[in-house]
Amino acid sequence: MENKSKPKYKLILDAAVEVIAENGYHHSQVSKIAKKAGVADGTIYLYFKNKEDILVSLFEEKMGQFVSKIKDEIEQIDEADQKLYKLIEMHFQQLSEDPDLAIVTQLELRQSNKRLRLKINEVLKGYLTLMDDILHEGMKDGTFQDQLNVKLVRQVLFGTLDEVVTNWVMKEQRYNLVKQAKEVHYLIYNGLRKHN
Amino acid sequence: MENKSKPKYKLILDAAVEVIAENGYHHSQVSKIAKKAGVADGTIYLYFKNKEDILVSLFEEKMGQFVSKIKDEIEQIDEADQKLYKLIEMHFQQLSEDPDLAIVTQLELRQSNKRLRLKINEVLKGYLTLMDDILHEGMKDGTFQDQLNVKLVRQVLFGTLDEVVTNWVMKEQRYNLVKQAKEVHYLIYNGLRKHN
Amino acid sequence: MENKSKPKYKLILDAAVEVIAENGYHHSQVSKIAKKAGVADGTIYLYFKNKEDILVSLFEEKMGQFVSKIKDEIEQIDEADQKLYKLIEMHFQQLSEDPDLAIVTQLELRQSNKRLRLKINEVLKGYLTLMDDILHEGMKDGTFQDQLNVKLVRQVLFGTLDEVVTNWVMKEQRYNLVKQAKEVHYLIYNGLRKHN
Amino acid sequence: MENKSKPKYKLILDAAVEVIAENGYHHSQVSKIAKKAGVADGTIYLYFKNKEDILVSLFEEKMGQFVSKIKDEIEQIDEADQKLYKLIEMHFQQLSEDPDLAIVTQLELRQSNKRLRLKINEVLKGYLTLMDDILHEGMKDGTFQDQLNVKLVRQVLFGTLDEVVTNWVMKEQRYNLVKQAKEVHYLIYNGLRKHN
DNA sequence: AATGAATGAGATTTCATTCAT
DNA sequence: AATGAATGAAATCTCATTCAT
Repeated sequence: MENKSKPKYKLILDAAVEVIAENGYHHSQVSKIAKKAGVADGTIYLYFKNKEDILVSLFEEKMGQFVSKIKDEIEQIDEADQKLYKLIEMHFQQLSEDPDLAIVTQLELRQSNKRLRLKINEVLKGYLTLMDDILHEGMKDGTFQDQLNVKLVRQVLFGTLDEVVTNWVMKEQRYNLVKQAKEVHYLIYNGLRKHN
Repeated sequence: MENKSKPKYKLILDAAVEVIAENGYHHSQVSKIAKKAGVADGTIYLYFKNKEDILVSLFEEKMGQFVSKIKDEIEQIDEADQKLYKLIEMHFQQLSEDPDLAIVTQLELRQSNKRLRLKINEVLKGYLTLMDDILHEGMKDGTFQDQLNVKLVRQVLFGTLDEVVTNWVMKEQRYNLVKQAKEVHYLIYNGLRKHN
Repeated sequence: MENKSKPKYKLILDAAVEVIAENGYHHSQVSKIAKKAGVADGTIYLYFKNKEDILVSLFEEKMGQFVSKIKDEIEQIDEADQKLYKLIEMHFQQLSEDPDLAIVTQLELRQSNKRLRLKINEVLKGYLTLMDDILHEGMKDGTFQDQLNVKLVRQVLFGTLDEVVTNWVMKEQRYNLVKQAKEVHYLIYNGLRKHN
Repeated sequence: MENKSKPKYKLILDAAVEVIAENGYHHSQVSKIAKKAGVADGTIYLYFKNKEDILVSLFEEKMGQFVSKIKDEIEQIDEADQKLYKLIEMHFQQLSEDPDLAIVTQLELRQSNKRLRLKINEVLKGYLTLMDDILHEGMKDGTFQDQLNVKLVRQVLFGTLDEVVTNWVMKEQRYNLVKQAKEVHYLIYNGLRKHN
């Protein structure tokens, strides 16, 4: 379970994801996380202010990577439409590849209190901005209609992705999520593109 | 606070919505709900099996009315596209009209544990079926493309509505939600209709 | 241990005195007090806001009785000097009669934090006022010198009583405390009376 | 903060007085003392057996100086009565001059547990013996009554001094403590001297 | 049907002390 | 001699639920 080479900070965060995915948010005691990470309970508090801080850090860390990976891929693409597709695909792909993280983000972290959820929203802003950028770009270059309500479209996009992933998690990840990217993209894109 | 004419069952459910909207899910103790309803703590357990049962019943009751009102309106409409519009509009309208309920369904009840959320999903099935019906009808009569993945489209639709309402609640209901129905319908409908 | 006739409030306070005297302030967990009182841990919190509140209430209750008993006796005495003697004697007597309470007030409660000690001082004010009254009376009627610094004399008197009782408690109450009343009174009285 | 010329032992004790006076007994963690002394936490344990040992040593060191200074002055005085006065005055004076130490001895160290307080009493014995000596001397040479209960008188004296200083500390040292020496001496002396 | 006093399980966090370097 | 990262034991309080009246 323990990994001598990793710094304790990482060890604890990884353990937290595992423990929360396995036991659910409300049955994930600090002592369980510590045990899984192979450290003493008190050690947790050398790296995190309190239990909530573990969760916020977890989300910041994982979501930061999540978004920056998508960003990296998208930068190499020219067309807004293709960027949109890539975003959808990678959103599904990354969560597919880390089922524990999917459970934590889609189900367990939502059970947290309002303050924690506000912090989580803060972290999500970077992702939403990325969506906005793609939309603006597509509006500018004529790929999308030029009078889109960006804020609203972003809600459509994010709401769709979130619901699709949540359904997949609730169905215990029994089907291939990534394969749905094409269809989802088609539906969204048709909503945005110009029509004759 | 108390209402002599109402049966205690209703009194307790209404009190629950108020208390949860006001104090948040995690600070809504059974004793608080009892007090607001004007009954003793123990009385709650004559009408509900346990605390979770209050929440499920609350959701069943309110969501049942929510869906049946939409159903009633939609039955009087012929075109699938117009039905879709009506559904979106009424979804927004009903939650606009009951801000406490909006807070409870969009924010507070999500903090509940997995088992409760599964039961809530059970209640939602009636609503999702209604969406399915509209989609099938539109596919049949040629309003929508005839090879839609209904399950997926329903996720797009529900995910979108849910996210748009949640955003409105999180922004403290400061703008007119119903006015967004038209734009949301336009985006979704464009995604579904036939294109030449 | 339990006493069905007594109200729970009293039961808990009495248990607290016993438990603290026996185990010391820092080893007197709420659960120990509850057990000794014959109630559940949670019941404590129906009668007291928190653990500190038990201690403050304990002191208020016991000290209130302590002072009012002394007051009652003193009211029936005419001479300031005899009042002083009675106060000293009863101070010693009452603590002699309740050795557990003596341990708690002289040793254990002093280990509490500053805030609790301030509240304790608040309760003590009634006692100090009683001392002041005796002094003023004696100054007026010529029993004592008429230019005493009352505030200071009160400190001499209280400091003396407190130290004498503490010594007795620390010596494990092995000698007769009440018998020292006469000598203590003699020393103090000589300090206060007029000299030719 | 650190003082290169002082041995670490002294550095740590001085830091302890400062930290306790500033933060109170219960918020004076070993790590805080170490930081203020400019040493590592572990270093503390090269000089002291444990936390309690810091406090006992602190008291021994400071109280040792306290008593020996009083002894030195008193030795140069002939009359028991004047010795008594000097003791009172210097008791007040020394604590006046070191407000941090006054806070620590009068308020903070009292919050310690019974065992530590027994050790503190051990240290105090030297002071009490000094008082006894003065009393015996005065009884012998006719300054004081010759049938005093020395043990008891010593409690009156110490209890008085202690209470007067504590009051001054609790009143945040806002008045001149040393000026009260004369009055206190007068009250005590009158209690002890022969009367015709 | 209604009451409400009583129950008791369960978890976060602190901090004195150690010991490998 | 000195460091400081790591340890792990230990206790308050909440609140859903019961049951005697």
